[in-house]
Amino acid sequence: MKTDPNIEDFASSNNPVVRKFNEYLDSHGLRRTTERYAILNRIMGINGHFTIEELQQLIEGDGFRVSRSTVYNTVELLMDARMLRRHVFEGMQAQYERITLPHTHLICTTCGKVKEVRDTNFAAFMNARRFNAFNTDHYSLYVYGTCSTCARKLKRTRQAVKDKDEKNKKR
Amino acid sequence: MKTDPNIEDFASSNNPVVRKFNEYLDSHGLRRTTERYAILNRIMGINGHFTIEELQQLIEGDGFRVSRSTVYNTVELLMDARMLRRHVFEGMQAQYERITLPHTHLICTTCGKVKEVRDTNFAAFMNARRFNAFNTDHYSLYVYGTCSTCARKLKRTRQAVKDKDEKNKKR
DNA sequence: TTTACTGCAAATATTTTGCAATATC
DNA sequence: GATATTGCAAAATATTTGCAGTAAA
Repeated sequence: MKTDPNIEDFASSNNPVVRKFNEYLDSHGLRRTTERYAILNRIMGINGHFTIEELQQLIEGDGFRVSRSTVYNTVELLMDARMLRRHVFEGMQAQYERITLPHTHLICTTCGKVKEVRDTNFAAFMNARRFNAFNTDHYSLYVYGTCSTCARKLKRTRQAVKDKDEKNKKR
Repeated sequence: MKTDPNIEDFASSNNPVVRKFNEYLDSHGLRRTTERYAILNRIMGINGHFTIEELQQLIEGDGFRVSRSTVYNTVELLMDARMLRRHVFEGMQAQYERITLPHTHLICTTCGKVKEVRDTNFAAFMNARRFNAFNTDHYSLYVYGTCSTCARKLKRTRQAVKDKDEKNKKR
């Protein structure tokens, strides 16, 4: 085993996420490797979305070296264990996030930032919703638009163009 | 120009989709090439989702040869013109579809088939919905689950396993 | 005639895979 | 000790790009 006291502590902790992962590994005859816990441990510290690249860099920033293949492999397991979800928003590379309570994703098409918002009305609507000849497992709502920061910047740019036009007209 | 009477007819037709595309091309100083109309023409004949690969094969099935780069390029233009949308459903490759009325996507996680359903209640909900510090442009709702065909198959498989277990027990 | 577009081949980006070394059970 | 897992490098996949020839305006 690659030794790392922090990760060993995490792996043997009573953290419900660790327990869930253990159950998944055990029930599938998979092994409890240090790499898997190091990755899970890092993911637990991330709020929001991350790419594979970012995840690996964070892990290595912790001073733990894992190969790209292992990151992919573990992320795959976590998805299978229903602990992680993969999202591909329009025009962006795949991003992952821990599965928590259902929420809506607001994606700014200008800066690419993704914000999660809870929407109890929508959740209630979906809970009640039944589709013909289809058994729902889970769902994702992606809302694309412009965040307030980008809206402000765009407004400023437009104003600047307008000002310039005005100036040119006067000449 | 690569000549093709069918495509020339289509390009000079009064089809609203053609007109919309023409407007987009003209307003962006882009050229009206036969390839672009051949691709648009083929897309018009597709109901539902398609991949780049499938699209190119359909076009070539029509006896019109286009390069992969041109397919990508034109699809990009059509997305920019808000005539086409790109979707990446969990675990599948990118698929495209014409922009029509808003609808929900039901994705079978077993066979991968995607079905569109109109949902006026949901559409009304989204029309009324405003998000804090966010200006909505458009949205996508992806619902994952099992279609009835796959549900039936799975049920049969489970029954077969059960029968086999029963049989083994009797020995 | 000017320059945008196409097609090709090469480059990139992302993810997957084969395999030898290694760690888990 | 048996075998699942890791890490590496190579392969596969999907998409983008540079460039020379071609076509649209």
